[in-house]
Amino acid sequence: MARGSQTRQRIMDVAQEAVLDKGFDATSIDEIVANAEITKSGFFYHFRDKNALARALIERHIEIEDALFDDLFERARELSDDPLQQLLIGLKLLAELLSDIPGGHPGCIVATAAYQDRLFDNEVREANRRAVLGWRSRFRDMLETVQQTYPMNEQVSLDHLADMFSVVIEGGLVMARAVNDPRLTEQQVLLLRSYLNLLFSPASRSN
Amino acid sequence: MARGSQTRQRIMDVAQEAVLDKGFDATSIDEIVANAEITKSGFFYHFRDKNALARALIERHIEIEDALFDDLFERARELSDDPLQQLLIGLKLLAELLSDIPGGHPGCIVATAAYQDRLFDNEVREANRRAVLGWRSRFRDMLETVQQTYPMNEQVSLDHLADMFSVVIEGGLVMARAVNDPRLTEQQVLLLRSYLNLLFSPASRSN
DNA sequence: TTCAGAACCGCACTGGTGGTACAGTACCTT
DNA sequence: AAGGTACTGTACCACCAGTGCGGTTCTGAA
Repeated sequence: MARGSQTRQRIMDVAQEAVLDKGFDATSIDEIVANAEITKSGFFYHFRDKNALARALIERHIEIEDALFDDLFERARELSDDPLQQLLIGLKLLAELLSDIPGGHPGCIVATAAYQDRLFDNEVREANRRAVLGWRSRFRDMLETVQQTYPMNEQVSLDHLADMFSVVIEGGLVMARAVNDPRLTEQQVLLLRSYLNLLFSPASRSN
Repeated sequence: MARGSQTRQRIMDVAQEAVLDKGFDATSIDEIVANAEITKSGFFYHFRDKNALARALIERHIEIEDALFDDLFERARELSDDPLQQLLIGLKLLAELLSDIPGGHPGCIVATAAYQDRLFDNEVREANRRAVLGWRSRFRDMLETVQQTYPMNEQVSLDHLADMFSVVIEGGLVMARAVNDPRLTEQQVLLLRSYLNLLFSPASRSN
């Protein structure tokens, strides 16, 4: 890796840690600069302003999260051939992953961005929007496959249902913070799993 | 109303509008002061610092929201004697209410507070926590009543299920912001309704 | 070996913002 | 008339995002 992008990477690492810990606006550039062992001029050489940093962080975060989901449902596919079981196993794996994070939930940058709308520029909000829509189509695809084998017990929109994955994860992270209970998100993901099970399972059965 | 608390109220009104529109930290005291037609000294007479304002806003918001929930489920009780139907009707009314808000979602102060942890002091976070726990016990009570008549089709924790109300609402508001679709929250509340229906209904039926 | 350009450093400065300090004043009640 | 409540006015401080710009170091291609 070139010298330049190494520094850029280091700035982002330092920034991400601080942002997840205490929020974007509570993280000063001076602080990032100090921890990344660089000067303010150096920072502004790599990022036009704080918005550019936010955008870079969000985009990187999305890539990592996408790769994580890919991995997770790939493993689920290895464990079962049934599309519904794949989905249920994937959610179980996700719940485990959320509980395994040491020191609790790191929080989600997407939510941070969404709730500080005016603090960010259009590009940041667009990156955020793209990420969320990406998740929607990802989960929608999986749900469609499930539906082909298992008719729904109650008619609901697949798009809305796909959004529910994000809603439960994001909402779970927010609430986990609010009550200071890192396990809350995991529990909520399992409830979503329970819903999907009831929605698609032919007979009412517990597992 | 005394002259003092009138001014205090006006400050909070002006602040709330700005905060819901663009976030807490993006709202400057100078701006509030200008719109409330008061001086900076006047502001700091009523609020020790910006944290005190945040706390007051959250506490007032919680009261309003609690009253709103009381009202909503009171109406639901008038419409049906069956505890499950009361819950389902209440959620339907909530969804309608969320879609009726002109100009889309106002956003939720609780989430804002949760995601800017370090920006606020302990008192603010405590107020936030109390609010969320209040909702938990509110919905938990309702779910317990339902469970006495309708055994669950799948065993899940009532506490977690109670939290899911808040999770779906908060998560819905976050996602609605992220994709700029005000109807998203409403749709998600209806999905929660669908889940509860499947979870408690004796036979699988649509309604 | 040279040399252009990328990747920084150093430093001074601006404007906005949260917050303090404190003296003075209008108003209202007793 | 007195005293508290509810402010106003002014001056000030520290911190932070961001700008400007000249200077320096490193690196790879010619």
